[in-house]
Amino acid sequence: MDIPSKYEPASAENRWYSYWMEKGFFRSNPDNREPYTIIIPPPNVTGVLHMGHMLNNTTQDVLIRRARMLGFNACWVPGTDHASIATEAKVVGKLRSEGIEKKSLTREQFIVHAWEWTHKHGGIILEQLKRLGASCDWDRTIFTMDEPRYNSVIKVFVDLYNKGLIYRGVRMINWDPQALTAVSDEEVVYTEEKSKLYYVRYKIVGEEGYVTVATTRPETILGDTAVCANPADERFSHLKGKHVIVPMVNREVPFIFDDYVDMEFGTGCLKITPAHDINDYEIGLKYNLQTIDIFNENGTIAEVAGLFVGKDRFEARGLAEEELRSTGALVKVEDYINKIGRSERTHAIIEPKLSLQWFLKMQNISKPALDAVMDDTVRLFPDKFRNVYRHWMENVRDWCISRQLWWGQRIPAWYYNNNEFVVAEHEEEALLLARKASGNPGLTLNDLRQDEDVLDTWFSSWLWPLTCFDGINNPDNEDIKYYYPSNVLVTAPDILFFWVARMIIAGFEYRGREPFGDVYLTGMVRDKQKRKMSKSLGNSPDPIDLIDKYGADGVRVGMLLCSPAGNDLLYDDSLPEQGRNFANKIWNAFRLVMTMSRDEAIAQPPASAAAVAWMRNTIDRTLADIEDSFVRYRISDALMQAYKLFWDDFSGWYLEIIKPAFGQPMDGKTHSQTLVIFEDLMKILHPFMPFITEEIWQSLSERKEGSSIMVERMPLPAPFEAGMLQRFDMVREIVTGIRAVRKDRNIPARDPLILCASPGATGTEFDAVIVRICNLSEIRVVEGKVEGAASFRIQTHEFFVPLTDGVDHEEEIRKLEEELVYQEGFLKSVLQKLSNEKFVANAPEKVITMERKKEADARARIATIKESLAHLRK
RNA sequence: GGGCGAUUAGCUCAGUUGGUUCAGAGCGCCUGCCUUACAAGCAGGGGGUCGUAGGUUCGAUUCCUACAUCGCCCA
Repeated sequence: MDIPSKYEPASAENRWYSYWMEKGFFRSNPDNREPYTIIIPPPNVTGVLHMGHMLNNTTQDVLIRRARMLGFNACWVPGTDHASIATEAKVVGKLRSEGIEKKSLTREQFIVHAWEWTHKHGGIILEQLKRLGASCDWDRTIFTMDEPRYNSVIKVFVDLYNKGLIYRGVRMINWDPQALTAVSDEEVVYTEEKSKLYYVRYKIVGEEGYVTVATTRPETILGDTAVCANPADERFSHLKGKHVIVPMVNREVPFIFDDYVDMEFGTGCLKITPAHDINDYEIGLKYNLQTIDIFNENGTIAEVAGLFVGKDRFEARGLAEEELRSTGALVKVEDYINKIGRSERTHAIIEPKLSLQWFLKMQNISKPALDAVMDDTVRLFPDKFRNVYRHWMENVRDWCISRQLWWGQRIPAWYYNNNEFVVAEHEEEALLLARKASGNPGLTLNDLRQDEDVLDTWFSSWLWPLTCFDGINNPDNEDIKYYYPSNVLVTAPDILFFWVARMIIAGFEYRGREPFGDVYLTGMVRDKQKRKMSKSLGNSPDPIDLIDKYGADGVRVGMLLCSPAGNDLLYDDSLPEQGRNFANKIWNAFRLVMTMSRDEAIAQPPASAAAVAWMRNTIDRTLADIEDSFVRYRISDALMQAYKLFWDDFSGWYLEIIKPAFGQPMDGKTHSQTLVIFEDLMKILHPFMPFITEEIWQSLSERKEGSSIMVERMPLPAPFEAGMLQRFDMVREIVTGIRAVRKDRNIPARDPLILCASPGATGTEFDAVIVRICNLSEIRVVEGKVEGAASFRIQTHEFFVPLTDGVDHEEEIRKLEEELVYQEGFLKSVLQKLSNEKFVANAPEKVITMERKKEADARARIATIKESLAHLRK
């Protein structure tokens, strides 16, 4: 058989992925097996695959492939998210580049463009996931805006409205003047920016003198309806009941007092602009102040402001400064650093704005979701997020669910008469309701006007675990009954609240139970300097390039190896490189096993028999470790355990032991047993490295048409003989000792040596292994010292390797003295403990016994070393 | 400003009820090897007073307190 010495992933990956698809191995339908379900966190249709997706989806694929091999009916549902704001921004941008303004289009025309865009770009990520090996049930692919999902969202909106949980209200919202939409708190990014603090004086009515206020936004003075100080602030107590004149507009407003004002900040005197600051708004409500909204939706100054009408808000700031200076109202300007909120999407500075929006009451509906995490019905991994989750859920605020966009589920509210409205799933139904509500049976569809806004994207994705099985429209269908709740959600911690928590809420509201049992939170992929991977920084590699370079298996291993749950992963090319190297290691082990000639007539050598037994035990023990790691979602640990099992145990020790001498064939029994072991190792590695393991598994023996490792059974942990593993650990140390002797003296591996061992040190089934690995002619059990021999000690045993040229006595003595110093130091520390009465009195029996054994062993070792020294010095 | 979490080898991280020769892993680094599966490899090696200062204890990387530094969330 001719096998290249380097593994070439590309052809194998294409071949096997097509094969899996063709055979329908990814498909899942309800049957009598136990289900294991994962719902994909839907990537945005605007996106292309990035490193975060790679990590996230590799993790999901590992879990789903493992579950499939464990005999579960594994179902991984893929899909995409319509991402209102991002997609609408993309489509607007694309249209603009073609010379088309959104304003010139009707809603219907715009939606056609958005769908076109979605059809063109929306599937890109899912196609890319196939390169990664993702074993999603592609026949189940869904989209948050497809018909069943759209209808589900509308149905839920109507239902929640009828339950009294959705209301319409004036609220201070985050307004993006560029995108012309409200954005959620989560979509506003606050950073410290340089700005200025303006000190402006307001004339006091009815007396000489002024009060000075400090503000970062002098243009909002146009909307001032009060000036406020802290009631405890004596500097202003004389102003009780007075009024002041707002500069520029010369409006007379009251001087009021409220605890909210920080006496230390600025002048201790605050201007109140209820329309443009959340705190001012609250104060406005409290003192019944007038609210003057001086901005248009696009951030320009409105008519009502009276000055600078039509100017942009930042231009107006400059104009206001000028105006204030020229009228003498500006006292001074200081440099100042404050936190500015910007839209995550458009980067425009967010304007707090009073607006009529739709809200979902969160207080009661979220209660079961809080309890579910607190009582471990839903388990978070790592569990440090439980605290964060609780804090958020206990302070949950109403959810603003409307967005001033066109791309999304349109709010199913219809207005009639003077802004009275009804909420219904369909226009026809709305008409009936409106007729009834208005008492006017003459109303027609023409009298109804549907709300222009759409729903927040999260208002569709919070239903994802339900709608992916059409559980809202058809709550009793077979799929939802079988697959819900899913087993695990794999996502990033930054969307714990506005997605994960809300899904749990919806799950309880519409299914009476949690949408998933476990939530595995992956870290965030960053670059080596700990910067978030981002397009603008250009620090994110293209995952597809990486797959081309290192192979999908290599990239998967690279992503997983260094990503403990919840911790950020600092990406570096060395990670997939390590994965690729591992794939190559596997490949070459495969090459060795397959190119070996085999002779049925040869009896199995004792070393090989022992190695097979040891390897089987090692596999069984590692399987238990891996199982434990998976149970705790320590996936990088599980991979590392499998990695070491293959590389260190199997390749480093097992294969070296059973490998026949050059040119010699292998006995049939060992070869067969090795193939079985190899097959088990491939299965263990398959969830991590699906392609190479399939490629090799298919060649290890004749396979039936239509078979695949991905639907084979995973080896299960079995009882193992711990004693044998310990005996082999001793063997490893002996081998290392002999290798050191060879190395120190430059003795080539081809020259046979003799090993002399103290009684009890050898004499196990592994003697033959030592002979084989170290090229010994003999193992001799000796009492006492051996002349002209190098020596080393393991535990309480002493070993000698007689050397034809004798030994350098001085050098031996030096080494022994070094060991003696260490051992005596160790003994001293043990004795210190044992001579401490309190230790002996208080420490548990087990610990004391251990210490006594340490003492005895140390004494024995010291005696041995001293004897050797005496012997050498003779 | 409020809350949560962290600090262990050059880097990224384990360390499971405080006690085995317990200070570990991977990568990187250093040394020696083109040994007939694999140089994408093999054999070895160095490297940390476990953030600082106290406290509890016979015993602290582990528990407590304060401080320092960093990160995340919320306002």
